[in-house]
Amino acid sequence: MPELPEVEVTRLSFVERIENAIIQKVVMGKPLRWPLGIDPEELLLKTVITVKRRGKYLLLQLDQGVLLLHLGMSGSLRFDSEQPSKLPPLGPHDHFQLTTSKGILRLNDPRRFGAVVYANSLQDPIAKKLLDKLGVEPLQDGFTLAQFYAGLQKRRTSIKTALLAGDIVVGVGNIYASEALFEAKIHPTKLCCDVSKPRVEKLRLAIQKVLQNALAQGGSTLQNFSSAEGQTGYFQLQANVYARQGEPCRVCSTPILQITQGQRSTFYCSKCQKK
DNA sequence: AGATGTCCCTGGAAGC
DNA sequence: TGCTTCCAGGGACATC
Repeated sequence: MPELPEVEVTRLSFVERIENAIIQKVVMGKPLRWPLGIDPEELLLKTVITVKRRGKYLLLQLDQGVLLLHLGMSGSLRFDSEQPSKLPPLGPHDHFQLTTSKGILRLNDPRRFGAVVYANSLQDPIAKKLLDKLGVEPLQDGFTLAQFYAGLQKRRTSIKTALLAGDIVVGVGNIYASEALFEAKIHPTKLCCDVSKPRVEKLRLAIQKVLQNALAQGGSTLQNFSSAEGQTGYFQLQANVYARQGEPCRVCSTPILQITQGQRSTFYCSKCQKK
């Protein structure tokens, strides 16, 4: 499932190739998460200036307006510079396609948790509603110990749940939340406001390390697709705890445990990770 | 207002 | 083998 590293690698896979492309045709498939029915006419003849990312959203900045894309949990984007005639026909899970002067952008999403939303600008209420509540970017300078600690202090929920919520720090999904907590040796059910400042710092560094590793792996994945058609797939991360319930901890051999927090699975080592 | 629960969707795995 | 059931996940929304 695409978390921040996957989304960023997807962005890198086509941002340079799509810049200055003019939108010539828009095809909509089945409705996605928010059936807002973007008006295809609205996109025609607009130019893609660049592609940015905010949290797990990709933002296609147009010469007028912005297209927000979310990959949900099963979505993938592909930008093909090939001739349209050389592309496979649209499949049942291709829900959105932009034909441009520089290639074709397709969103494939079997489970349809993804989203395509058009906003006149980032000040548009629909864009603000989706983006304004998002927390700080974990791989940028703004992710400081001071603000991270302050954010956690304001809550009374488990540290795992707080990480997932995305309003303190973005981009840490269910996999990397478990992995980062293992890395920082923090028990997932510990109340976030009770984590000491030094341990919050460990967690901050762990989040960055885990995401950077995934990003580096994704980067190499990308390079292997030398034609760079953007089909990145998902990273085969060497998980320390995620989905390893019952298997020995790679550090101490204690069997990894699985619990449920907020209807999500959490994996941890009861010996390595302390309350 | 903050915390928690529910729901959306469908492929794949597990169970019978 | 072929059916049914369950599970995974991000995040909006409802409810406590």
